[in-house]
Amino acid sequence: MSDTVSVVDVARHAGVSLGTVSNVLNRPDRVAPATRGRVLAAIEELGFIRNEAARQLRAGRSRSIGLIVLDIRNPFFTDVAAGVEDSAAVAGLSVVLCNSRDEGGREDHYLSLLQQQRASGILITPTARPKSPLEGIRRRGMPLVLVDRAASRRQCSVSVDDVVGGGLAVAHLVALGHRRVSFVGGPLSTPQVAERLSGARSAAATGDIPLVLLETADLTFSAGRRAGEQIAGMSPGRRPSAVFCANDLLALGVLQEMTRHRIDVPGDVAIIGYDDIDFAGSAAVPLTSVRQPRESLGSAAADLLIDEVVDPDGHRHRRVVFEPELVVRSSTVRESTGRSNEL
Amino acid sequence: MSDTVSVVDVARHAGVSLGTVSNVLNRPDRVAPATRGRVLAAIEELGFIRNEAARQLRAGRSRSIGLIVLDIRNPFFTDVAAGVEDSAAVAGLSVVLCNSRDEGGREDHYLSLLQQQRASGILITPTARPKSPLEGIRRRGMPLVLVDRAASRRQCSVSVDDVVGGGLAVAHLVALGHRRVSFVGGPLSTPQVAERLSGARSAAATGDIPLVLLETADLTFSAGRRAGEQIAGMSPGRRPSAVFCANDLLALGVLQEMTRHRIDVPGDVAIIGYDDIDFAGSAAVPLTSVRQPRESLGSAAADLLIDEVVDPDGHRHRRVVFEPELVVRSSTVRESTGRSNEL
DNA sequence: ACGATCTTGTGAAACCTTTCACCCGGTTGG
DNA sequence: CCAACCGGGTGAAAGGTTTCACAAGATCGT
Repeated sequence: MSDTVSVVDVARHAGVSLGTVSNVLNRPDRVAPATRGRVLAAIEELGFIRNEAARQLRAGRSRSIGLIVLDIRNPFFTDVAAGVEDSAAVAGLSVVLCNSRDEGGREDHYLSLLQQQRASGILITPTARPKSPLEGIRRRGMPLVLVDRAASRRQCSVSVDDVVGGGLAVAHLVALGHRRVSFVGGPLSTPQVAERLSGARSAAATGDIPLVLLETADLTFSAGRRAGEQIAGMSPGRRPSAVFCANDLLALGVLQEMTRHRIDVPGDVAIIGYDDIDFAGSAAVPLTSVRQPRESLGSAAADLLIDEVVDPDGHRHRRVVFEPELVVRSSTVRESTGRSNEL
Repeated sequence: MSDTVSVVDVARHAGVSLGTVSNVLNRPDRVAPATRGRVLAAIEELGFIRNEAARQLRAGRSRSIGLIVLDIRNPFFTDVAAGVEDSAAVAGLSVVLCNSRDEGGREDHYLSLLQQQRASGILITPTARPKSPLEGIRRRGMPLVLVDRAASRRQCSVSVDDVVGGGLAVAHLVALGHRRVSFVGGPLSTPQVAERLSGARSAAATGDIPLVLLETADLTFSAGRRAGEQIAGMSPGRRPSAVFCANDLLALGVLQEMTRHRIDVPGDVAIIGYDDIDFAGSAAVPLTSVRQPRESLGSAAADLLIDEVVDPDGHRHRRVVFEPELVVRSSTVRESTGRSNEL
């Protein structure tokens, strides 16, 4: 195996100095066409492959950015990741996708890994915890952008206004005449959940109806099913007539339990989700949901990060806040059957 | 900014040689406890962070493996990825997740990227194309394992027997008395699809019924909805009484169109999917599906790869083939309502 | 015709870690 | 008492790329 062929080998083979090879690679215009051709030919013949590690070592930083998400199995985050990747690709950066599973320990691990790799920057939806290591990382000069979470002060962030989103959902239910509405979601320590709840509470107050809280352990299917089971177990008189879930995974879980118990959706119980993942519109009872611009979220975050990476001094921190949008489907209003909102 | 603190700085600060610092990091037992303490303290005080690039350069390879999947938004692949990550973590390797989107160009790009990064190895579900670059990469000595695709000869692979899976699905439908069965999936150039179809055909032949092929452009929701629309448009007499879809995404798409057109599932049309992603069991009409051991697929593949990485010479190539399993739910058999298969 | 300017190309230095041969003082076995 | 050994530590070399000051010719302006 001619395992390790380096620029030196290429240079020798092409009869030039190694500096010239590097120039061919990095500033082709500064090399005479004839020479360039010979070098390129040598590269081809020898099967030379640039050593990224050496480049990084020299450059002092890698050409990749980290993206740490809370749950890679939630389609919301894969969509965000897709947006991030699009923007990163334009800037010639690759994305290292990390799944913290909402565990501080794993988050720390990946954070440390990314620092060791001298990532150009980090995008993160952080887990909720008292003292975050993020502040320290920023102070060391690592560009950092918060995703799906508004930053407090001198920090970039891209988020969607969850208070407004929660308000939209419950206002919709109020407008439909619901008087017994439940909020399903948790844990409340998660800012996104807390804010959606807060928006929901305001809307409920405005509509002069109570809002019953049904807290869950996390934002997964299973949690939704457990909540759904609880709801199904209530007597029809006490049962909420509408449920607002903190995300679509929960909502789909609740929906399934309703169906299983032959509780009509939206007749007996209306359901609203949050995120508007693809599966929401495609559920057999298409789910009304609060849409977040998932991909834009990702690409906007990446753009902000890249801006700081490219020009750390000229960079001004910004907080981008998107507006959520209510997408009404059959799980709250009978007869979105005629046609669907999208293909 | 004390931006770049290296082992040399640590050594000076602790009053030892740089070799000793390295020993503390890599073979702590060879350093006297007192010295070790001082070095550790220096590391702490200076905020030293190992430079992964330099380590890689020295080692000649990186401590990460690449995983190239066809569609990161298909939960099947995120589950596989989760399995890969578990196994990789045990071996102290990190995973670089790449999404080829089933495009040769993107696949090439990531392949080249991983080679530049001197990845320890590559896991890939390749796109179907005449001359794959994979052979060349293997020849250069890069450990490579095929995922969800059986290898031809001297190559490791982990797959699930798709012919058997296709057979299971259609045999189930035949046993239920269906005589008009359609296969929805495509493109047929994709081996997984072709094999599932082949298994389905055998089972249909055994049951002495025809199998109508409805080819799709890809394996997404949208494709499923388009297929569903076609099916819904047929006169009840000509309409298939059962549909076997090449994956769950398609099946969910078909299911949605059936619901939209008020075609009863499974009464008028039974539907069977493939993969058994979480969303299958949790659809409002829970989907009968052919389960693939998604995470095991990933971790088995990673284990095989790691085996080759750790001991390239002692390594024997293996082809692991899992057996798929039929999971019956309400989309083919009324009354899986009483209780669900899993929480 | 001669200095100035351009165009090409050169090769050493720097980036940071790990490894390895080697050193030193002390202990042990014969 | 000497050789062998041992624990603990040293520092140079290697690994591949990029950059940068510099050199050698060629070209140009006057």
